[in-house]
Amino acid sequence: MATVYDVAEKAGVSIATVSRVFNNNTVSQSAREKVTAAARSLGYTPNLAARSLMTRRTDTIGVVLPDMHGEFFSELVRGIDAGARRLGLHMLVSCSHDELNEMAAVLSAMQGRVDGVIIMSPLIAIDALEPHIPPPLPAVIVNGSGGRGLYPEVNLDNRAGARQMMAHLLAEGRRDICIVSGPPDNLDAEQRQLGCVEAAGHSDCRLRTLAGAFTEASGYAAGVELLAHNALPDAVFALNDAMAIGCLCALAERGIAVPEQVAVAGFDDIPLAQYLRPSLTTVHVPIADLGSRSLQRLLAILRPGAGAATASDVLVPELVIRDSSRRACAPDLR
Amino acid sequence: MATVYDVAEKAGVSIATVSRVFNNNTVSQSAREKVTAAARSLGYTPNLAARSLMTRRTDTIGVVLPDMHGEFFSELVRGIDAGARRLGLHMLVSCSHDELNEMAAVLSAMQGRVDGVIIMSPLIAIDALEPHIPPPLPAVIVNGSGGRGLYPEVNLDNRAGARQMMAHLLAEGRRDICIVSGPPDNLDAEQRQLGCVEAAGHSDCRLRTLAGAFTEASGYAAGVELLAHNALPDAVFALNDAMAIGCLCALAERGIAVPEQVAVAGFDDIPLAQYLRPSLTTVHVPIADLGSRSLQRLLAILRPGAGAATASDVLVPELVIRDSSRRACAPDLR
DNA sequence: CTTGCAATTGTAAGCGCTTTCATATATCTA
DNA sequence: TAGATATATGAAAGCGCTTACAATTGCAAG
Repeated sequence: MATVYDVAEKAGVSIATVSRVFNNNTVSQSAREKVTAAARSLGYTPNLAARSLMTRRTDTIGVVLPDMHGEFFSELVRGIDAGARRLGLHMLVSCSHDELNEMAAVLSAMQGRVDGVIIMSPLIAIDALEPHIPPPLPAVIVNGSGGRGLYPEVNLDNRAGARQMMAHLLAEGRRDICIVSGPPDNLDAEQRQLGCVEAAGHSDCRLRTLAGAFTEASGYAAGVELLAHNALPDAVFALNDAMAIGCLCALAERGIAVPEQVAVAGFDDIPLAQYLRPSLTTVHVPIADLGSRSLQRLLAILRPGAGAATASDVLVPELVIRDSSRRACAPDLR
Repeated sequence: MATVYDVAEKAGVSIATVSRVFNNNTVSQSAREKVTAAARSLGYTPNLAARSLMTRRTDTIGVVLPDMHGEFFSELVRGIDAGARRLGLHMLVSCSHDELNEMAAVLSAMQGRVDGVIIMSPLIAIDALEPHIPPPLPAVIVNGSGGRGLYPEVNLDNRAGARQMMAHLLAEGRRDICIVSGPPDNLDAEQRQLGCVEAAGHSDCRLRTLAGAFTEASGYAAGVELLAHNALPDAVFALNDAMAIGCLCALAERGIAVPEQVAVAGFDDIPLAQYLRPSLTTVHVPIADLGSRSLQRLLAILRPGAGAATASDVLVPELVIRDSSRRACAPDLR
């Protein structure tokens, strides 16, 4: 590989000038041209390790995810990537399987490879995690909660979303509602459930809960369970779309009419939701926004002053009413 | 940040010894303990930029994706990540929007940040891409084709998958088959289509094609189009699952019975496919395997000798027959 | 009590780059 | 034209690390 020395020699200038050309510093037009030509002919690319060593910047941000399954994470990463590349930043992605040790390992390995990290960890309580974030590493936490305020957080208002959905179901006259919950200790799931309970508290409806795990299979199992006991509710609110889909499948197999006999609702609004039959009523979560917002927050730390201050760090999801919950089921002609 | 000098001083040894401790070189037990203790108390972590500068390794591999939508890419990344972390490698992810300039930019920016790259580019023909891969950068191409053999390729046998599906539809007695194609110039789409044509050539069936774009919306549009012309085929083979879902939706809205009137089949076997009503017949693509296989190939270049030679680089997909294509539609009890 | 060899450790030379500081040249003002 | 100012360049000092090479030590063999 060619170095600044090679380029400098070929261009007949000093290495300082070569460096300046590659850092957009003040250089005469003629020198710039000579250097550019020499660099091209030698196929020179600055060695980024050497550069980082001097500048103490890597122009890379780390993204720590709990997992890599499903559309949620690809959307999140997409949101981050979009912003990052506009700023010339790279993205180092790792997943931690939501395990504390592994997360600590990932974070310490990122130390020195990134300028900052975006951490998502729905399962691990943030206050347990915080001690494992290397102190000098700027971090932003997405969709976690319960931190001690050491790190900025970007959250989704899961509770408000759940409340909205409950209000909708109640408004449709549903009074016997079954929630299919998320995995234990999952913060999103907890918040959503809390929202449900809150909303139900103000009404005269009956609320039951069936255990789920945010997977299609667990939603299917919940649907089967529901049918086995011969006590069908008039609405099922699965706390994410994947489970709602599994549940719809179980109900359809047994010939239960949705929404006539039972309303079904999900949470997330994955792209598919509108293409199901019946189309799925759900809560729209702006996942990519969650990603780009957390990047903004991180940048506000990394480049103080440069960042447009974001108004809020709580994104409010939006109710999307479709056929699976409507009393009068109008055909969706799109 | 603490450096080797600080640790060396505190431990009462030379910096070389500190370095040796962190590189598992020959050091006496007592020295190792002193250094470890000093490092811990100072919170020392080796500066990776400085290390890279010496070793010319980054322990990071780059992943260049065309896009970040949908489950396909998250699965692929998951497959790569799983292998990478086992080997202590990191993953730098970027997406190129399948645009040649952007891909070239991404690749040159990765230069020096990674030890090698895995490139996926279904739209851009590899021979157009190859000149943009910086020569010293080891690369593996996933699911591309048409390269000049400069880089190892890991491919999916899309054609074989499509042929299998066609054979199945023909065996079920379908004779008027409509293909919903993928986006123009997409290599996967082209190969799948080719497989269809090949299979149809050996039979007496009628084959038509409707343009699609690998999205639910385009599948839906194709379904609408089909119904508008009042000439329903007896089978629709959408070249990916997303389109099959859109198409199922359009057919269901108009009250067309699947599979009784029309069989519907997809390609990819996304996790949801089995939870649709009717469950979707499709071609199973081992996406994560594609990722881990390409990582193996890359490692074979990076660490010659260390890699277990993989037998083949063509993965053959597998037909998954479900309700949406069965003549006699048995309930799927799972 | 030497000598030879292996096992440890230290010294010092960079890896390729950015950046401060000093120097040289061009430009402008009075 | 002298002096002041702005502009462009170069010399050289590291950034924190790894690693060849030299130096030291301990110990078994002669």
